[in-house]
Amino acid sequence: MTTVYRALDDETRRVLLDELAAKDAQTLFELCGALAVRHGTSMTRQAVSQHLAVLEDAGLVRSERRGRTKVHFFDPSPLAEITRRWPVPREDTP
Amino acid sequence: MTTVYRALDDETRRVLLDELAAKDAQTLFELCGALAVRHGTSMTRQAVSQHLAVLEDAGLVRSERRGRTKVHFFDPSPLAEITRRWPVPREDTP
DNA sequence: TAGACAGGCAAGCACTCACTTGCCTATTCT
DNA sequence: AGAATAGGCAAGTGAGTGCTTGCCTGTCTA
Repeated sequence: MTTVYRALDDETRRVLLDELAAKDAQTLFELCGALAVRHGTSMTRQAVSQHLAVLEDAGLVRSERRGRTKVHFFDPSPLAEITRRWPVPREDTP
Repeated sequence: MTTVYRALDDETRRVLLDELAAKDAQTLFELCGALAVRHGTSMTRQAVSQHLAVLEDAGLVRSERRGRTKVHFFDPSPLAEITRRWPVPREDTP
């Protein structure tokens, strides 16, 4: 079982979460394109697939097969463990 | 510069944060003892020192020399970046 | 049905990380 | 001053991680 902390310890995975948080239900190829176009990250399809597998194992991403594609969803609920373990002080919002 | 995410990706470092969150201003030897006694973690003093250095580099721990000792403080403010980047849904608190 | 399309499996490589070992510096106490 | 205490620096090692390459499975379309 992969922990949330380990899943977050990679910039590519964090960007993947950003992408899914901005637009849900994206496929592997769509996410590859988003990484290449919007973040200049040139990476193999398999690399992105492995990153998604880590995120899914940590519970941060859920997936669903649709025909020959596979759509991904961002699930932020595991992040609650972090704030529960170390309550973050409220930032001054001026 | 070490990121907060990498600093959190280690159980020993997370336990160190727990210890400092429970009791501030602890020295290296005190933290070594706490790890050994309360968590069964048998580890070299240098290992703990390196973990504290990572936490300090990430801004999660601040330190202060006092004579020949060095006391450590927990600073949770860098954790705010996580919740700012991915707002966590409020958990149901029954 | 043949081919294109979306994705998965597995081995291999380079690099990083956690931890240890050995030695050194600075401060306190007798 | 000399010994003990608290900590730091640096090199070395073993395991884990990110990424690639090559091949295979399942699904839609011409």
